[in-house]
Amino acid sequence: MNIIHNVKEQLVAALKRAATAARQAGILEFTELPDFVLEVPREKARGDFATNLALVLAAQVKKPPRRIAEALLQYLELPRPGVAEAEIAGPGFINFKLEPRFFLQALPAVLRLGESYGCSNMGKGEKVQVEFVSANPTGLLHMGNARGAALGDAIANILAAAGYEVTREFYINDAGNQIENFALSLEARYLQALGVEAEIPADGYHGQDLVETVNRFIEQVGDKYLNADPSLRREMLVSFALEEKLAGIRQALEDFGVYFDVWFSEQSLHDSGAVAQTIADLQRAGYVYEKDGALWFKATAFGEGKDEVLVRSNGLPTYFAADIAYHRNKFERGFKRIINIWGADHHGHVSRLKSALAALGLEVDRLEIVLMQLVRLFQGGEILRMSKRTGQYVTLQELVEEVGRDAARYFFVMLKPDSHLDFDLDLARSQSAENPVYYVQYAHARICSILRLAADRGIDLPEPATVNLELLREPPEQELAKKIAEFPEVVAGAARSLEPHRLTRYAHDLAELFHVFYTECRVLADEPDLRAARLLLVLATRITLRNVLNLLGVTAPERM
RNA sequence: GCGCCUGUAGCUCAGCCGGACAGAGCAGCGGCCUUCUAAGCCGCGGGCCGCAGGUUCGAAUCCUGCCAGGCGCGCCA
Repeated sequence: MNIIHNVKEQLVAALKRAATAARQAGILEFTELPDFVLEVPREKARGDFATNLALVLAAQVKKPPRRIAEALLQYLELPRPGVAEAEIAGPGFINFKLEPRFFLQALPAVLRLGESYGCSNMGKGEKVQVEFVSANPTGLLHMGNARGAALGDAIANILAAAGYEVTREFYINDAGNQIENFALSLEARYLQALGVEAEIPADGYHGQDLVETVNRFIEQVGDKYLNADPSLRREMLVSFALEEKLAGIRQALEDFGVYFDVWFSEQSLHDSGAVAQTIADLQRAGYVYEKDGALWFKATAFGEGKDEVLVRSNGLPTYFAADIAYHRNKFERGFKRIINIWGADHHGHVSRLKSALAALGLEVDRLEIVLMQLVRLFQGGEILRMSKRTGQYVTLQELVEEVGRDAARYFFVMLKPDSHLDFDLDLARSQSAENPVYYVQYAHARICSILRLAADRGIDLPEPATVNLELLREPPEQELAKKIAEFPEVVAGAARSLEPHRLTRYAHDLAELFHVFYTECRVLADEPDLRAARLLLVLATRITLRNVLNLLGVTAPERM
C-alpha cells in the first residue's frame, strides 16, 4: 500500500516507453537510455513530479532539451486515472500534475494500517544488527554516548519498520588496560576509605563516583579485603563496580527510551578462546609476524599505512585483536547487515578492522559503520572538556533532567551524523520551550483535543469506507493528504541511507501542514459529511504523526 | 606531515548520487484569539553557499589547490 511509489513506477515506465517509441519513429536518436530522475519538485507550483529525462537525453540526441521534451510528450501515455497532465517547463523539465484528489485515496488505508502505516517489506526479514553506545562501563554516559544512543535507536527503529529483523547490541569493554586502571583506582579508593595511604594512578579514574561505589562495597564486605591478596582484592572490586556501573548505564538508557537485546561482554571473547582462535587463524592465513616480542597484523598488505599489534610483548592481546574476534562473531551469528554507530574519534580504526576481517575471508561489505562527529559542550561561551578520568562531564541523566527526553532525542537525531555538534547548555536550558520537537508534538496534541471534543459532543468517528473524499477540496486538505501519502517512501529512504534526520524533516513538514489546515479548515463543521471527511483526514494525520515520532523515540502527547 | 569530517541568513542547521529564482527553526519587525489548544497562523527583512581555479548547456552540489575549525595517526580503548 504505497500509492506514490506505484504511480511513480508507472510514470517511469511510461517515460521509458515514450523514449523508445520516439526512437523507433526516428524522431530521437540515442543508443542507450540514460539514468534520469523523477522527483518531487521543490516548488509545488511546478506540479507533483518532475523529470529531467529530456535534459539528460540532450547529450546523446544533440537537440535542444525542450525540443526533446516535446517529442517525448508526443509519445507519452499518461497513467490514468492518476496523472492529470504533463507540461514542459524551464530548460526542458517535464512536470506532471496528479488529479487533485489522487492523494486522498491514501487516507482510508492509513486508518486500516494504523501503527504499521509507514512500514514496508524492503528488508525482507533479513537479520541486521545495530551496535551502538558501547560506552566504557567504567563511568557514566556522556553527551557523545547520548547522541549515539538517540541515533542508533532511531536507525534500529527505522530498519525494523522497513522490514528487517533488528538486533540492538551493546558491546561491553570489560577487558584490557582500562579495566586494569579501573581496578587500581578502585583499590586506591578502597584503601583510602579504610585509612590506608594509597594513590590513584596518574592516568586512573579520579572521579568522585568511585568513592561512592567503594563506600557501597564497604557496606557489603567491610574491610574483608584490606589484607587480602591484591589481585583478589582488585577482582572483587572490579566485579562489584562493573555490575553497579552497568546497572546505572542500563537505567540511564532506559530513561532515555533505549533498550538493548544483547549486552555482549568483551571478556567473554577472551574466556571462550575466540580471541586466541582469531589470532591463530590470521596467523594461518599468513598475515601475522613477530617483532620486538609482540605479534603484529600485516595491515600494510591491505593498503594500510602501518601494521598493528595483536598481542603485546607482555602477552596480552590488544583491543584491536578482541574487536576482530567480536566482529567475526557477528558474522558467524548470520547478520546480513552489520551496522556500527561509532564516534568519529574511532575512524582510524575502521579500515584496519575491515582489513583484518578481509584477511579472515569475511564479506566486509556487510559491515557498515556510521561515524558520528563528536559533541562539544558549551557553557557560558566556553568549551567544557569531557573526561572520565577527571570526572568532569555532563551525563545523559543530567541532560534528560535539564532538557527532557523528547527534546534531547529529537535534537540529536535532527542533525545528520556528519555534522559536528556544539551543544550549548545554557541555550538548551533556556530554549527548551522553543525546541522544534514541541511544534510537532503540539500538532498531535491539537488533534487529540479535537477528538476529545468530538466525543463530548457525541460525534461518531467516521467509517473510512463510507466517507466521501471528494468533499476535501481545499488546498490545505489536499496538501496534508499528499504529505501523509509520502510517509512510506520517506521511511524507506531513511532506512536505505541510514539517515534518521530525514524523518525529523518530514515530521516538521507534516506538523506544519496540519497547523495550516487547522487554521484554515474547521474540522467539527456543522455539515455531517464534510465533518466526517475532515475527521478522517485528522485521524490519518494523528496516526502518521504518532508513527514518525515513535520511530524517533519521541512521545506523542495527548495534551500540552 | 598524512588521513577522515565540517565551513550555506545574526545563531543552530537542511539541501550536496549536478538542474528551474538557495530552504527551515530560533532571534528581529508587523498583523491575527466572541467558534476545534496562539507551544499556532499570515506577512516583512536578512545569504560573494569559506576562497580561487577547472569540468558542464547548467555547480552550494563533481574535480584540483588553498584557508579555517574538529577528530585521528599508541605494544590506549
